[in-house]
Amino acid sequence: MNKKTDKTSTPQRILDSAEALFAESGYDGVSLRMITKLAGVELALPNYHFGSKLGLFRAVIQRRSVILNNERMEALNALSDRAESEDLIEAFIGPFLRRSLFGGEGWRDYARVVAQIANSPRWTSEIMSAEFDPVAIEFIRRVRVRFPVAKTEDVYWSFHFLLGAMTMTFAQTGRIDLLSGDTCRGSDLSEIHLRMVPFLSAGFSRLCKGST
Amino acid sequence: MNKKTDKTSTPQRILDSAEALFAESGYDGVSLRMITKLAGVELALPNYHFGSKLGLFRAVIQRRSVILNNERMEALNALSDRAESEDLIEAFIGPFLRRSLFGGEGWRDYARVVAQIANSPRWTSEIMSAEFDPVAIEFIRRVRVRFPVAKTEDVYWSFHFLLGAMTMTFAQTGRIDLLSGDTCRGSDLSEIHLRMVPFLSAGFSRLCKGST
DNA sequence: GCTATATTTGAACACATGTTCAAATATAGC
DNA sequence: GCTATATTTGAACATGTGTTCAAATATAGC
Repeated sequence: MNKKTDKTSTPQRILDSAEALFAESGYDGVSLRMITKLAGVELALPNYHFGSKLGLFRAVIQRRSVILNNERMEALNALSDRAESEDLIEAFIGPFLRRSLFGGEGWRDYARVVAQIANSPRWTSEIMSAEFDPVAIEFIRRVRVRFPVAKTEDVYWSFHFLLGAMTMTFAQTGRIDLLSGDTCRGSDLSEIHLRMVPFLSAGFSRLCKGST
Repeated sequence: MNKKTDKTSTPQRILDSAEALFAESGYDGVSLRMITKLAGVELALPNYHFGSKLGLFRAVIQRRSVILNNERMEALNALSDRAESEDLIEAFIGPFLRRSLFGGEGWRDYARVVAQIANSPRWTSEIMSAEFDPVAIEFIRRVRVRFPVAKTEDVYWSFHFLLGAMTMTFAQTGRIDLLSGDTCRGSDLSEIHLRMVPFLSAGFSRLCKGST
C-alpha cells in the first residue's frame, strides 16, 4: 500500500530505525526484531543488506562519520598556523555540534550512539579509533603548533578532557536537566557550544602553556 | 572442596564477577550464566540473593557508591567557605580517583561500569541521579559560594564539562593509549589527577568569574 | 541432637536471540 | 516481453535468555 510511496529505501529505513534504537538502549539492548519492526520490514533484511547485526551497527556509525570527518578536517585545514586555541577547539567540535543541533533527529541519535560507544571498552579500537582518530591526530598536531613548549603528555591529556566534555554533551541523558531543575537543557546545544569552547580553551591554556 | 575455604561469601563473589563483566560489556552484554560461571556458583543464586538481574546490577552500583559518596561528602564538608576552585574540584573527584587507583581491580571495574551508565539514557534517572546527585548538589552549592556572581547556567554547564572529563577518565577504554602510542596511559590515574584539577579549575574560572 | 530457617542444587519453563534458506516477487537490461 | 539479477518473504533453526521451583543440603538457635 503506502510502502511503495515511501521514498526512503529499505537499507536507509533499517539504518534509521537501528540508529534510533541503538541511541536509546545500546548495541546489546536492541534486537534485530525491534529494528525491523520499527522500520516496517522483514526480519531477514538487515542480514541481507548488511551481512550481520554487527555489520549493521558499523554501517550506522560509518554513514555519518564519513560526512562528519570531512567537515571537521576541512574546518581544521581552513585554519592558519597561528590560530588560537579557541579556533582549534571550535573547528574540532563545531561541525559535530552543529549537525546534532540542526541535522534533525537522525544526527542527534547518532551523537548519542557515539557517546555510548566512546565509553565502552568493547568498541574503542574497532570503531572509535578507526573512525575518529585521524581527525584527532590532526587536531593534536595543530595544538602542538599553537603551544610549541607544551609537553606531549599535557597535550594528550587536555585532549582527553575535551573528549570527555564532548562525549557527555552528545550523550543527552537528561541528567543536567534533572539536576538543574530544567534551568539547563541538554538539548540546547547552542547554549553548550557557547560555553564549551571558552571552558576547554582555558583548560588547554593552563595545561599547555608550559608555565610549570 | 576449596569452596568452603573461600573466605568471600556467595553474594560477594557474585557481585565481584558481575562487576568485572559489566565493566567489560555493559548490562545487556552480560548474562547471568556468564556471571555465575565466573563466580563459580549456581545459576539460580543471583536471583535468590538479589531478586533479579536488575536487582543485582543495582546492588553492584550501590555497594561502592555508599562508601564513595560518604568520602566525597566528607571531603566537601572539610573545606572552608573560602576554598579555591582547585580545592572544590579536588574534593569532588579526588576520592573517586584515589579509590580507582589504589582500591584494586574491583574499584577500577566499578568506575568503568559507572562511566558506561553515565552516558546511557537508560540509567540516568534510575541510577546516576539517584546515587550521585546529592554530592553533585553540594558541590555546585559550594561552587556558587566561591563564584557568587556566576550565572546559574554557567555553573551547571561547567559542572557538566567536569562530569564529562571525569567519566571519560573512569571509562578506561584505552583510546588515549592507542592515540598517543602509549605516551599516555589511561590507567595512570595519578598522572591524570595531576592535570585534571588545574585543567577544570581554569575552565570554571573562565566561565564562572562573571566577566561575560 | 534436634528443629527451624537459610542456602544451594539441578532441572525445567516459556520466550527471545541472530542467522539461514528456498521460494516468491520485483526490478532492470536488452 | 523476456530474461537475469536483486530483493523480499515467511518460516524454521539452534542456541541463549531471565526466571521459577521443589528437593536437597547446610546453618544456626536452643
